[in-house]
Amino acid sequence: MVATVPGSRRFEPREVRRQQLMDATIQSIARYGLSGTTMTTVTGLANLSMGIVSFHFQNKDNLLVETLAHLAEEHRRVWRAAFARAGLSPERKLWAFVEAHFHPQVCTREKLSVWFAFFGDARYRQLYRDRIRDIDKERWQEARRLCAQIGREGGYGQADPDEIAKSLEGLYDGLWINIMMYPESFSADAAKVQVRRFLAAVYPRHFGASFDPMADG
Amino acid sequence: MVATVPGSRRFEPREVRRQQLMDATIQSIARYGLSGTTMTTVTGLANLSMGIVSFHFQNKDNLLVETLAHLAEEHRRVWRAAFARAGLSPERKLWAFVEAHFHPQVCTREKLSVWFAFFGDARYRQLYRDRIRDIDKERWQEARRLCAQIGREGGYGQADPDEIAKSLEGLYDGLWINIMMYPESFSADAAKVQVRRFLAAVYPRHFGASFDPMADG
Amino acid sequence: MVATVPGSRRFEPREVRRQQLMDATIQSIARYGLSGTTMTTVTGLANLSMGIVSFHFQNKDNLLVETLAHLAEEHRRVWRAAFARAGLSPERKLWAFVEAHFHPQVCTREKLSVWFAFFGDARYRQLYRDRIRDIDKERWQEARRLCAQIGREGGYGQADPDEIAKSLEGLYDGLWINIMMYPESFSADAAKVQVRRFLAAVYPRHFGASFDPMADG
Amino acid sequence: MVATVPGSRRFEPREVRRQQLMDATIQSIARYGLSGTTMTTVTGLANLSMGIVSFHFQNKDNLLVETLAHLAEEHRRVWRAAFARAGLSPERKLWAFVEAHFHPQVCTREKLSVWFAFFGDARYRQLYRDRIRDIDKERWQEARRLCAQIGREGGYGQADPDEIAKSLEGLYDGLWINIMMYPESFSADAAKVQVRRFLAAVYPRHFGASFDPMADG
DNA sequence: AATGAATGAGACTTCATTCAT
DNA sequence: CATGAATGAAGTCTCATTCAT
Repeated sequence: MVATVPGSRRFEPREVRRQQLMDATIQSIARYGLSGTTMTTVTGLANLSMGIVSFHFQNKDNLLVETLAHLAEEHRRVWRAAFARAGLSPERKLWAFVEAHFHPQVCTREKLSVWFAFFGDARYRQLYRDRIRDIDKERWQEARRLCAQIGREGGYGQADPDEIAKSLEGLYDGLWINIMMYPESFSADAAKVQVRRFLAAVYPRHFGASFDPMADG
Repeated sequence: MVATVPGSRRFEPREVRRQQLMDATIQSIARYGLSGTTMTTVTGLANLSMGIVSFHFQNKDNLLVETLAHLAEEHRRVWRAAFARAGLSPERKLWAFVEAHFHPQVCTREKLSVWFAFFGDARYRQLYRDRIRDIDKERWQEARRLCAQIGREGGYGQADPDEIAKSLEGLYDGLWINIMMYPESFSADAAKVQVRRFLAAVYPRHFGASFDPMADG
Repeated sequence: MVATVPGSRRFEPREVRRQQLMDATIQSIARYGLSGTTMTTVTGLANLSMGIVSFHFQNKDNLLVETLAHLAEEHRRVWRAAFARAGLSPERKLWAFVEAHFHPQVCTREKLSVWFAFFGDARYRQLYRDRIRDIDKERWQEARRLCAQIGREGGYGQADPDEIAKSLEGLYDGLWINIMMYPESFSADAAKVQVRRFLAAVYPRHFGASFDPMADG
Repeated sequence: MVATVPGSRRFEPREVRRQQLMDATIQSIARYGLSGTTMTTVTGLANLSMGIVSFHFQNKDNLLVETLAHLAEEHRRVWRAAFARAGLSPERKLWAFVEAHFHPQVCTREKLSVWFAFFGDARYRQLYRDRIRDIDKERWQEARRLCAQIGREGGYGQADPDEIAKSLEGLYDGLWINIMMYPESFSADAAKVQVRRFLAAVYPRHFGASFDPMADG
């Protein structure tokens, strides 16, 4: 009956199906919210049957958490890819985090909706923490290390690297919220400019006028 | 059955009952999330019967929206109270916004949970916008006006007041998220320090070392 | 607050209040159906408070049954009043039943709605039977007696008086349904004509051309 | 829990399940009335789970309306089947309506209860009209046409065919009510005799002594 | 590997009844 | 007499999960 619908071939490899379902989950959360996301909305958007979720994800909560984990891993892949370039200076690495946060693959309204759906609901917040802890921790420690290094190198004595790193995390989230809620007024590129301004304020000799955010390495 | 429980007297003025129910709603959202908040959790926390919600709020969605609106109004009351002091300079007024955001009456984990519950769910986000639009707009326009005034007075030519105001809104939200999610690492007072640092960076002559955030007017 | 609303004086004699409530019940059933009739619709239409029903009718079912019984008694009053005129012929008495069924005080859409509300619901049907049995029985026996008398007098040998009486009851109900459901196509006066035609067919010498339905005695 | 009860096999074709639920609905309305008919009584009588109604009928109101529509279609099937016999005279066709109304498949107490449940409740009356209008109209126009034809052929000048058709509809309903409410006193066969008597009165040359109601065509 | 009919717990909501005032 | 806030049982409906096919 639906055999000819594109992407709905009767049998697909495990990973293809999982990805289809996670994509549909992201769409559903973005459109209907977590509270309006049901097995029916997800499988409907994926053009698949209800039962298949149990098969690939056991249950709904797991589908949701795995979808978020997928986004977290995607985010990590993006900044790790930038880090991989040999001989990167600490400020370039720090900037790689900023780029990752507002990278077009990561920073779409739909995907931001998923992040904030989890942040916003106490029950899912716990699931998020349990599943994403390591990825978050890794990024956080790396960021703190970079701030400490820049602080030492640049002689920014008064700036506590921990505080700077915290401010940055707060700034990312706040800008994400603005982009998600008012996409007509806030863009990812403008967000990067704002982070740049913040960094220029605290680390003027690294992120001042001489810093070229578009430089490739 | 629970007729003898203190605080459950048969008749209470309309506003008292509404407040009881909204308080219980805040608690419930903070503990169980929006998805885990049911009529049962709310009325259970309020020690009242299920039916009373329909009586005072018509239905669940309305209870939730009115609870959020109540918080928004509380927030507005706080900064308006600060504004009311005669002869306030623009930087003091701008700082009043910061104080309002991190005021102990406003910035509790429980109340932040409610804000982000609405931000995080696409369905409720719409309800939020419809109900809170005016309050949000008022604050936003005021903030923009103050930034423009400070910018003019201080001769900060390059700083677009709109951009600054946007950054501030993003910063508030980001810091709120940190406080809500990691209360052991982030405090309201530390958040104010971070906003202060940001303001000092963009408006050094107004929020630099000579600005005393503790000053009363 | 509502003290000046007409008919809502704080204290009214028992019977006035009962009547107000029964009138409101009739209106409510006619507008919203038995399934849509609640204590709130009734007391709302009566401009009275919820609690007053318990006071005057104990509970909802009783209010409904008493309202119907009131209509049944009204109906009986109408035909008994006609019967009271001395020296009435049997065909005039039989016609008095017809007149009572389609009398403007009895045969309104609203009141018919109440009758059929009870007929139409198995649960209320039982309540109806228990409460109205005697009134129904009295009318039925009287009608049968009159048919038998007319049959004897007129020498309508082949017409079983019981069958005729049954047909009449069926005809009344059927015409009532038509009037209730399609008031634009069916009128009480037309209904009387139809009953007349039926009677003329079975008792031509009593209800034929010489019978004047408008005659007063 | 009831998995082994006969007739409750896990999967049944769509139409079988729908029919089971409609049959149970008829039973429930007949026993408990519309006001006493709940999802629980219906699914209990059908030995099925509550949720299945939403699945096959979306919601309760739709289940009720579809059940009534089913009866209306059944009724139509019966008289249409009679009409299908070639070369039927108009009086035979008119009689086919009578037969259909009191056909054992159509005229059972349970099914009559459903009809009057809808007639009796203002809210459901509207649903009835919206859904059954076409079927009702078709029968009504056919009946009027037949009366006109018989009237012309038989030279019954004074008998308005519209009025006769209306009387018939009223008579059907009235007799149905009697059968439904007092089944011990009123039978379908006796009802047909009464309609016959009425038709003989208005169309003596067609439905007089020479008309054989049992004749097959 | 995939389907989707069926289940049933639990959510929201309605509403008859009670009772302090 | 009368009010109407409050209760809580019972109703409808939703939806995650199961399982025969």
